[in-house]
Amino acid sequence: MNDDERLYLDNQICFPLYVVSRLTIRVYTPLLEELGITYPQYLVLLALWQKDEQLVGELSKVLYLDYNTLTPLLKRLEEKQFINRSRSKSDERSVYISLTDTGKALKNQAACIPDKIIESLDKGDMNMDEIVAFQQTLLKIMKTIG
Amino acid sequence: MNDDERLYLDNQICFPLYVVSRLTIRVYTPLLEELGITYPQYLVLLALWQKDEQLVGELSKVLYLDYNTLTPLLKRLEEKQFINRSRSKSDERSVYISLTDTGKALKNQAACIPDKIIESLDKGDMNMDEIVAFQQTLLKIMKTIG
DNA sequence: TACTTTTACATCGCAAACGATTTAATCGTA
DNA sequence: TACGATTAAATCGTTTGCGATGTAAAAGTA
Repeated sequence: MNDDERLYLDNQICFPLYVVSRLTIRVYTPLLEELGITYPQYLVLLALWQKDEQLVGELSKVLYLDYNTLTPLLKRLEEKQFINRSRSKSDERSVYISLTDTGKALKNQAACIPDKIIESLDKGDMNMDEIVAFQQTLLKIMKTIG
Repeated sequence: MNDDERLYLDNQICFPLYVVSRLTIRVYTPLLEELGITYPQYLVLLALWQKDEQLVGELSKVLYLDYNTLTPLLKRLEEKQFINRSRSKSDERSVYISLTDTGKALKNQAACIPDKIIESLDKGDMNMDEIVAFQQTLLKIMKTIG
């Protein structure tokens, strides 16, 4: 590959990564719309369904999102009555995020989403080995640069 | 995997995809800052360095970005004197995007970026086979849902 | 105890993304 | 030629993402 070809769009890894990430979110969006949430909001709820009562800082680490992104996002989830935000009493700097009953109940509605997503992606000729290898590589990169 | 585990963050493919995409952009950002551009602006320039004189609609297809994202982004690149925008005379609806001399010159400064990125990612134990397989899968998904 | 430093979170501003709608030019077709 | 449909691009409003900065509480330290 010469210097010119190295700058071709298709020869970047970052570019298809960026596109596929956005396209995947577009697959989720109509399903999440029925639940009244956005994709990043869904990720926060996934984290909370897995482990309720987390500090903003814990969510920040798990989701690789900074406070300046999380704080307004969490306020929106609070407005929609899916979560509660409350200052810790032992450390007034900390804020605990916990699910409301509505937020907990939403989990049942979300349970069908993974299947629907797999259906959408299943049209391509991806086999299970390829999917697993792909996910492994993603996790490896996450650990390398995360 | 039971219903509960299916909703774990780590068992989603979308999640590491979303994180890795953002983390990768963070690796590019300081390098692009030296050129005075953002990551999506860099992608537009990559497309133009590969083929100058493209319609907004062509860029839209190549980059998988809609007009509502591209139009303001292109205006910013125009303000920075990297591109020109001009209405087609044969079809007054169309807008041609072309590189200025400054925009063309920027390509030389950008030539070193791919190497620097590979350096940054090279810390992980990724071999060439894995990288190629990863990229192949990305392109396959792009074609499936794109 | 008085001080500096660190930590946890919030605020501000800008640049994407993108759904929904609008505008103006061109095309199809009767 | 008239006129409805299509097309290319732009505009508007909301939500992210993130760098830079601010703020208040807690921890460290002299």
